[in-house]
Amino acid sequence: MANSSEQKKLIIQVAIPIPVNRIFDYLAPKGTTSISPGTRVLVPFGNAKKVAFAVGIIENSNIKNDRLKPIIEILDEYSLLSEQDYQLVLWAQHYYHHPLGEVFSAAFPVSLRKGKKSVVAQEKHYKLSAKGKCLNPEQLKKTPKQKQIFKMFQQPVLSLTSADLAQQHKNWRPAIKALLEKDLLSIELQAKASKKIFDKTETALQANEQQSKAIKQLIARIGQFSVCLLEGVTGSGKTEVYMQVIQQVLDLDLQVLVLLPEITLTPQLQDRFKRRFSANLSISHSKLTDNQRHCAWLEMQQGHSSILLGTRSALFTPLKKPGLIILDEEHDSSFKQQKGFLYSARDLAIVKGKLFNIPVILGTATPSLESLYNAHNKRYQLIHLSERAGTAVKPKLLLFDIRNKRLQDGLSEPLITQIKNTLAKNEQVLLFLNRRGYAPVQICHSCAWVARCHHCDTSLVIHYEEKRLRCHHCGYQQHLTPHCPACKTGELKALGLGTERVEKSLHALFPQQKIVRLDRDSTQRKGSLENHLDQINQGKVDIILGTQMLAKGHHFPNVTLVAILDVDSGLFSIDYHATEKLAQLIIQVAGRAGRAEKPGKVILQTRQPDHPLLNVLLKQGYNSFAQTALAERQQAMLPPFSSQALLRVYAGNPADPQMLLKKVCEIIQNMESYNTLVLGPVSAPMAKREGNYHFQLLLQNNHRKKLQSLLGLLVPQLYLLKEARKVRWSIDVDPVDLY
DNA sequence: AGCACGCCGACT
DNA sequence: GTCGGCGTGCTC
Repeated sequence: MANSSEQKKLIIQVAIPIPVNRIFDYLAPKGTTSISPGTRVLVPFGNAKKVAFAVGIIENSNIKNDRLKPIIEILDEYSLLSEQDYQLVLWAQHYYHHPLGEVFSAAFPVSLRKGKKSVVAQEKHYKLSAKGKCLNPEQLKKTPKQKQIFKMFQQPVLSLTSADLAQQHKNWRPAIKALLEKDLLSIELQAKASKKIFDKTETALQANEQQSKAIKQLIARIGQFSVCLLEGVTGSGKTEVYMQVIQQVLDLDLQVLVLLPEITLTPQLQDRFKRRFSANLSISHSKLTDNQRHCAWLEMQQGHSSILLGTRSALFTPLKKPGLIILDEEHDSSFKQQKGFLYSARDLAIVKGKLFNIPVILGTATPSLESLYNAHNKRYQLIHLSERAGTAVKPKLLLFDIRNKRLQDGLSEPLITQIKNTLAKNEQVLLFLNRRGYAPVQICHSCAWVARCHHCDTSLVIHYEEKRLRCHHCGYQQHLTPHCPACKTGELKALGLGTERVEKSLHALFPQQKIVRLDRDSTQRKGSLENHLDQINQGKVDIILGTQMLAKGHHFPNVTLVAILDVDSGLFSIDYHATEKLAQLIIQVAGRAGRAEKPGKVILQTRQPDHPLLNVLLKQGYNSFAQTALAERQQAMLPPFSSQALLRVYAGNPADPQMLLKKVCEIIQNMESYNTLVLGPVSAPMAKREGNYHFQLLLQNNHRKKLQSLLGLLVPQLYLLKEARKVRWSIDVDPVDLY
């Protein structure tokens, strides 16, 4: 224990948001005796100032005294993160092997990363009662219980090296746990919750029998950690189930975190929540301003708001009174961050639930194979909602064999007939093609020259509307030329199919009908997508054509025919996730049809009508498909039966990534590898991208912990390799796509 | 990630 | 002769 009269100089260890796997020591300001973990501090770093995060306090540093710089300012009176929030950050750093400072960064909104003070800004953009509008420093004070917890952190920890950090946090944990157990929170919650169920079943429920059963089961879990996989077919009223459970949690004066994939965060859902709950609602997603996200974060952290509706990054938002986490559309791959700190918000939501001892609900119509596997292993409880609410009926799925069939720009005769019939009934048609532009390839009819991107291993896509050739990977574009640049005489032809081409063809086939194309190109202008969606829902549109941006979240009540023009691309991929994603897409898309009491039809055009997975999906449904796919994964010992990590490397010179990966292979061979399979090095499926050459090494182990042990030894070494200095590299734990 | 230091090509 | 190219290495 430090003697305060000694005036011993203390050193604060901080994590700085830079891609370096190290912790830096700084002199604590005079009079500092303690600091709570996660506290933001402003430090001089090189010749810049950086906002860093305190992770420890020690008496002696390994760094020579004259090289230690003093902290400029301690930005937070107390850490804005609770002990559990802090544990979540540490857990994520440890599991994803990403630099700690950058993991901290992900946990804070941009404003706070930049050093802004933690006061809710005046400007408000959504409903909030007067009490939460503006805070003075008095209101920042903590509750007595929180003070007690923070006091505990604030004991200075002596002779702590960065390597000892994890141990330090382990030591805190039992103390925190004991404190939490001392109050009878859980028991109280249980009692209140069961009383509520009783009250609710007395009162008339709109919910059907299945929904009420699910609601009861979920409410019974309030107050302790558990994971429920709520498998509800589209239209089964999942949202109603969520809302009733949320209401119970709010009645207990606890907060709810609702995570959604980016695309589902439509104003409609916000409105539904706002209308339903009198409690304050905060919203956080990437289309909001930094200040809006800053407010949302602090409203939850300070307990002025009770519900947070947000996307992936909202996962880290501290909750003052955590009660429940709901993650909707859990199968959606947008919960996995694809650049920088590669975390899965779905997996971290479960860790968060465990740390806070609160229930987690994973909802979806098409569970991911991992979640289904966990449900089978009884790690998650499976709750089924198989009935469609109301009188809506299930859509029919049909395969159209297009082998040797004449296609008019991707449309087979039988499909055109179906479209005509649907339009004749005054109902809407929805067509999917997951490729924008007019055609993916421009080829010379006489010399077979193909327009290729100079920076990427891909052909340029024809965009006739813009009179341009464009690369969809690096953004390179050039004007269309009338003649072949290679032979100077040849006529240039469009090869393959894009949405622009299909749209043109549809206009020719159905000149009287209103056709709307929705893809990234046609919805560039702000609000354009919303405009189109409004038009569709007002019945002003007959045929909707789009990429898979339409597959999620949008409800088209008058659509009774859905067609996926080309399902085959999903069946040929070398990535084993592709069939799972395709099956989910098909079922999700089917959910767009047949609402509002009109039977829907889903047509899949394929050249592989005998594909076993496709047939199981169509004849026996998603669950049978998932069982079959899981059996295949087990045979091959692929995830979720094993664990993977992908080391991606790229550089302008292809020799550099190859050299690094060769070195990494050597290192693994010479260390305890715990029987880890090393697959590669191989060039990435598209080796050249934006002028860089991509290579990768896949590591696989049947035991997650063993793979983690290997990574724990390997990743720190990667930072030190001279071969790593010439390249960009990243480690992707549980990769969702192998590109 | 920034940013400075450091040795080799075309220019006021 | 110098301005500046980005290779290399460091930041407490």
